[in-house]
Formats: sequence, C-alpha cells, structure tokens
Amino acid sequence: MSDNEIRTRLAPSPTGDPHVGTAYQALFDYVWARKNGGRFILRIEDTDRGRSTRESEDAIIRSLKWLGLEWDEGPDVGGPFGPYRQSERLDIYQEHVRMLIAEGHAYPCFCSRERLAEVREERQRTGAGSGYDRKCRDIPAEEALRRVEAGEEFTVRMKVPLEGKCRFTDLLRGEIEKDWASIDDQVILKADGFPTYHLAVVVDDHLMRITHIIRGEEWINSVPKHVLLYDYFGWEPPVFCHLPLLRNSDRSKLSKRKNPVSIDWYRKTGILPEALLNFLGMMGWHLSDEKEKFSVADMMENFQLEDVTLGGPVFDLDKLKWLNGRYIREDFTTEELMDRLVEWGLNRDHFRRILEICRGRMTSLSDWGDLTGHFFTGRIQYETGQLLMKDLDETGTCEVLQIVLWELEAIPVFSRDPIYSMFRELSEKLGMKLRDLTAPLYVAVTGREVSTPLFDTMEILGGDVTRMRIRNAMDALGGLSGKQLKRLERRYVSGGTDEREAD
RNA sequence: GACCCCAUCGUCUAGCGGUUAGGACACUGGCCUUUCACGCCGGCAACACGGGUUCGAUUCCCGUUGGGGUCGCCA
Repeated sequence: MSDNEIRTRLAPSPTGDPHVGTAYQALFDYVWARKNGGRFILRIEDTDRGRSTRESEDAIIRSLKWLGLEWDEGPDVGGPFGPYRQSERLDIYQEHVRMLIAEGHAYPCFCSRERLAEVREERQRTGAGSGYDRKCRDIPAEEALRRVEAGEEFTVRMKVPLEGKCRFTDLLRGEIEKDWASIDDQVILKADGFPTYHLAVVVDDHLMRITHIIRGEEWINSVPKHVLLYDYFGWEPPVFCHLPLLRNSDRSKLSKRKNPVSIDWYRKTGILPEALLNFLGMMGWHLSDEKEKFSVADMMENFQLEDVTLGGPVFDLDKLKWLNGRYIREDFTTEELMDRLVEWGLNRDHFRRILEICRGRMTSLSDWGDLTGHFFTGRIQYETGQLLMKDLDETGTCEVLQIVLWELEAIPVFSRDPIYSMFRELSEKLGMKLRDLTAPLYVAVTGREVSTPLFDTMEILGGDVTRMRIRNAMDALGGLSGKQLKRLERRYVSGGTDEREAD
C-alpha cells in the first residue's frame, strides 16, 4: 500500500438484518475507493456484546456479496491491519484508554446506571444540556486508582473541554461549529471492558489508515468527540463526508416500521442487485441528466464525492421497480434471465423448503402452482372480507394486525418457533383463540384462507416480506389513522428492537 | 426542549446571476396492439416565505417557516 492510497471502510454492527442504508453507504465507499485505485475495507463493529450476533454478521456479508460490493480487507479475507472484528481488538482499545488516562484526557467513572438515568432526566427537564454531570471527573487520580484496584465497577470517560468551540470540516457541508459545552464526557470504555463506538472507531480508522470516512448524516453530531480523540492521540483525522439519510415517504429516517429496509427483502421480491445499486446511486447523485440507468462501473468513472446532493432522498419503491424492469427487459437474453430466475427462487434449495411444508397437501404434482404461488409473487391481491378478524370490523382488525406487526418486529431470529410462541402468547394476551387470530393472517400473508402452514411460511418468506404483506393487508382494509395508531401504541406498548445501519 | 444539518414538480433530480426552470418515476390523454405489459407522442405539476446584495435573483447573504438528525455503559 502506498502512503497516499485512498482507503474507505464500511463499519456495520451485526445486530439485525442487513440494512439498505448500509448498502447505500457501502456503494459510495466502494466506488470512491476503487475509482481512486484505493481499497475498501469491511470492519465489523461488534462492541455491543448483548446484541451482536454471528448470524447477523454472516447475513450482512452475504448481502453485500450478493450486491457485488467486494472489500479488499475484512474479517473473512484478512488484511494487513486486522483483525477486522472489533471484539478481537480489545487489547488495542484498552492500551489506548490507558494512554488517555495517563495523559489526563480520560478518567474512570464510578457512577451507577441508576444515577446516570436520574441525572439525564433531571438535565433534560431543566434544559441544562443533557447527559452526564461530570461527577467523577475531578476524583484525584490516586483515589480513582484505589477504587479501581479495590474492584469497584467503572467505565472510562473522555474529558471534553468545558468551553470554547469545536470546528471541523465536512467535505459536503464545509466548516461546522459546535460548542464544547454542548458535548458531555462520553464513555469510551464500558464496564465490561469493551470500548464504545466512539473510541473504537477513532482507533481503528487511524490504525487501519482510513483516509475518508463516508457514512450517514446521523453521525455528524459525534464528530467533535472523534476529532478530540484524534487530537489527544496526536493523530491526523481523516476526511469526513456525511451522506444524507435515506427517508421514508414521510421524510423520517428510513425505518422498518414504514418501509422494507432489509437488503434481503429486495432480493426476495425479485429486485436485481444491479438495479438496487443503480437506484441507490441516484439517491444524492446522478450520472448525467439524460441517463438514469447506469452501472457501478459508470459510476466509478464519473463519481465525485463533492457532487453528492444534501436533501434527504425519499426511497421510492415505484421508481426502483421501474428501473428494475428496465434491467430485466434490456440487459439479458432469455437464457441469462432464466439463470437469474433459477438463482433467485427456482432452485432446488428453495423448492425443497417449500415442498417440505406443502407435499402433504398435494394430490397431484400440478397442485404445486396453486399451492405455492405466494412464495413467488410480489404483491398479493386481497379479498377484504377474508381479512377480517372474527367479531371485528376493519378498524378492529387493523389494530390487531398492527399489534402483530409490532410483535413480529421484535422477534430477533425470524424462524418458526419464536413466531409460534409469539402468536400463542399474543392470543392469550388478547383473549382470542389462536386460530381466530391467525385466520386472517393466512389471507394477509398467502392471499388465501387455506394455505401452507403460517409460521413456516413466514419463516421462508422472511420478516420483511411478511411484515410488508401484513401492512398491505391493513391498507386494503383502510388502515389506521395516525391518531388511531398513537392511541393503540399507548394502550399496547411493545419493545421493538433497534435497527442499525453501518456507521 | 437544546444543539447540528437540510430546503427546485407528490417523488428522484438538472440548474452553479439573465432559461418558455430541463429530464425521470408516479398520475393522466392518445397512438401501437387479439388482452396486458413494453414502446412512442402529449398533458398535469416545483424554485417555502420575508428581507437584503445586484441593472437583474431559483442561484449569493441574513432571518422566518418547514423537515430531518443527535442528545445511551447502541452503533
């Protein structure tokens, strides 16, 4: 590697389904590195012990490979600056934390989570800024050391200046200013010895010689903490370039409650990787005014980071479908398209999973088409009468479907058994018979009252497809108004899992 | 609420002081066609508002409004 090589990275946290926002960033990172003859690095940010899973990491890697965005260094391929999984770099972070403490830039904090929660609430309420009150900042070093050695639980926080301004440059926005006083002493090392994002990202980006940090706009507010760390370590910060966030049609940040966000969903509904990439490429960037259809290679030839536009682009499925249609019509011979189709869903593995759950219902081989159509279709047409829950009207049914949606969102691994237990518990909670609860769901998910077993079917379809169909069914029933939704949410609080893009 | 970011058709965008404000998706009228789709031709539709700067502002500056993001021992 030469000294002035352009190096970008994608740093996803393996905590759920691979997110299209991750693909979006990956595309720009990839194109920028490759267009400059540089390298694109994949780093897994699995410092959240509770939520990171290997399954998620594998799924992310699979999705990125499906898209054809290949990295030059990463946990699976190695590289000169590994390991590329943060959980395997703990000693590196701890060493750097020791350096910061030794130089007085960081300090142990002994506050309990409870106290922190109280402080946070109090400060929010009184508008005294937010976050931590720096209680432990001035504990004398010897005393702190004694308490640490005595085995008291602690985290490590970085010292942030109490006054003055932080200035940094974002490639797309120019100079950005922020008062230090608005930033609190961020935890950089958790009580379990794992680093937080802020420490790990700075240390790794430096050690991995990242030259351009291209990531979502949601990170812009944490840049001051990062530049401060670069400063404490005496390192040169890389170029910061924050991409606009992909949006739902109501302009909020793209989220799975309102949109399919899993890359898998796009694959499963028959979007071609080249079309998805092309589409993502036109979010905030354009090849030329006359040419909407372009390849990653076209993009590589013409892309300039500073040409990215800043308005948060709404992710418009209609336009993606149109573009996808153009690829299908224009880019393949029938033979080639056949290969794509086989690869997509007409392959033995997929057939086997489906056959296993439907062979018992077959009296002739030709039942196959009728019985399995819902596995090979995008949108289902509904008979709204069939969608109604027993003894409920359209609104009542929508409310139950909405609750089901929330419950489905909260299932960490979307497979039959957890889905089954969820429905069992839910039917009890709602005081409904399980079959009365699931009957309309057969219709919502498969289009029919009698079909393949629901939970297996959901598993095969995947969480995003399943949820999208239920949402479509709700729309067919007239849906819920914002007001009704709010009321329902108050009445029925359910913990959904956070979704996470790469940084 | 505080702070940060953003602002051209419903949506993705072109525009970088002087344009009938262009293209694409969606919607829509017509043509083609045994249906549908594709394709072709046409239509609807935007510079958020108010101040400056300037001979002239969609374009530059400042406010307002609107939208978004962030305020975690999550990333």
